[in-house]
Amino acid sequence: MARKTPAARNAISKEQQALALIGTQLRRHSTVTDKEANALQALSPEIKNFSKGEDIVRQGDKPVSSVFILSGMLGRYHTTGSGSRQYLSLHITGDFPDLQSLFLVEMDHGLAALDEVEVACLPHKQLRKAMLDSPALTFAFWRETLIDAAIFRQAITNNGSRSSVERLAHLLCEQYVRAREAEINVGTSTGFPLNQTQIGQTLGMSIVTVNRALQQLRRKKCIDLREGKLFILDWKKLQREGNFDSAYLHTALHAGPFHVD
Amino acid sequence: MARKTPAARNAISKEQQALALIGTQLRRHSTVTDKEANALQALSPEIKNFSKGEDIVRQGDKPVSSVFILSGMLGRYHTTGSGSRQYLSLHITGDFPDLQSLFLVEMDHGLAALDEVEVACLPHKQLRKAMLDSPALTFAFWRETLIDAAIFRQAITNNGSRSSVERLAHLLCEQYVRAREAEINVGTSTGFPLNQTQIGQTLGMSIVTVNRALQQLRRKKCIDLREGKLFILDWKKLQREGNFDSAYLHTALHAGPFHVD
DNA sequence: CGCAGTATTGAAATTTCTCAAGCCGAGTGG
DNA sequence: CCACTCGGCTTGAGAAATTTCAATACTGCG
Repeated sequence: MARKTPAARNAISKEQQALALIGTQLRRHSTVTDKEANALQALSPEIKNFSKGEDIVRQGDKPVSSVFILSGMLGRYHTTGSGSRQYLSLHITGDFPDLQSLFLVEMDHGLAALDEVEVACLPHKQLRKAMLDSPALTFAFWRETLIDAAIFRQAITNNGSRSSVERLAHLLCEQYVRAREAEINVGTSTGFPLNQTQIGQTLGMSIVTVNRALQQLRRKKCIDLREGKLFILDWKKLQREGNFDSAYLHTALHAGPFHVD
Repeated sequence: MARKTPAARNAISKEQQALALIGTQLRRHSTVTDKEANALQALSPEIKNFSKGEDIVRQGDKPVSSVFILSGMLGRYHTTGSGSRQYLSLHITGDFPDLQSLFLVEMDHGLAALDEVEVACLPHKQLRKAMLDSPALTFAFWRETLIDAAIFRQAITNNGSRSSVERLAHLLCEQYVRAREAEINVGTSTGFPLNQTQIGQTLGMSIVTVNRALQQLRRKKCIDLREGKLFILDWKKLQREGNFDSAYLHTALHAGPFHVD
């Protein structure tokens, strides 16, 4: 081969890229000074790849590291008594989908790749060390988990008190806003690799109902969904259909970045 | 009256009691050394009472303090586009139902008293100061919000993929286990002040469905619910009915207390 | 006593689920 | 090149769960 040890060279550069991306992500809402940046630089993440459908962590596991998503989509899920799956949240580039395992030793849910995924694994030990060095970093990570919780809350309301079309529209709104925030959207489209069965497992609806709800949104020219991509055709109408108000995402658009005193 | 200035005397003692209770609560799962205890002692909580139905905080508010529950029950809720209410979580003695407002400036949900309630208000400024003094305290508070999130996740699954009877049984299981953990149960019963309408707003079910689900659980001699109290008649059967596994509550029963390195 | 809030019951209307079948495009092997 | 399979999408129709509407009790309280 012409190139020598491309794997090793890429690995190093990818780790640095990962740390930089973490900084960028935290900076969206929190103060990241030189001190915090240095604390981050002390981390030695391990880059891992997972293919569609693979589990990153399983319910009952006791992980010793948390992942940060570099690309692709991950989903947290419960497995119910009857063996069916309920997705709890969908995660994209820039998310920390299992940061809670830092303090909740045993996983109460699983984490699966919904697409080809690249993550940076951050050892808990290093994360704790970094956070002890920098309270601002602690607060920034904490805040990540709090936004997570706000998204969970919205999912409760979505599954609990909205009709099938509203639910679907709301989910798609959320995905698009989050993709924009993470700057992985392509114009008015973004990647959305779930099939209709998985959408149903996210929204607590049967595949048939998902299909019919999708058709309504398509017929109304709100969205299109094909080839693993979500296309927003009429954002305002879609928001109305889903009763969507992005305040709960606590993005910079709604409140200026948070600063520690 | 025989007693002089009982309000003033009680206020002081209640504040101390509140701080002691916070310590007890955190000790259930985290290390609270003298250092943390001292950091807590530096707080000057304000005791407040709310009566049934009152709002403690409203969606859109920007609170400058967080509450700690001394007695009674609080509920977090969303108000949907159509004006109806969706309860997100129920909180009891020893909970911090709006700790997230420390870092998420604007409330994305409301907090209402579901009963006569006594809370200790903890100013954010003081909390931040205490946490800067003690990383272990920070981690303990963080962990509180993470368990919150685990409960939210379970509610997603509950609202998304369980039948009406399962949902109700699961909710009651959760309430009872949490009451036991907080040591506010009375034998196999605990306070549960929600009426059937409110249970419906928690589980995303109509009041009629709640009523019928309740009757099933009563007929099966799993529980009784009257006078604002929940009576557990057959715990194992109730757990089975609700597919309930308490692992997600991350109580000491499931994993030893968490200790910072 | 009468009121207000809550619980209960019946029955029709509606939504959603389940079951079943057919379609379509991509990939495979003969 | 074509038949075949597989996964995913779509459609129809009956079954089931849940909601809605409406009426009736019950209970504590002024």
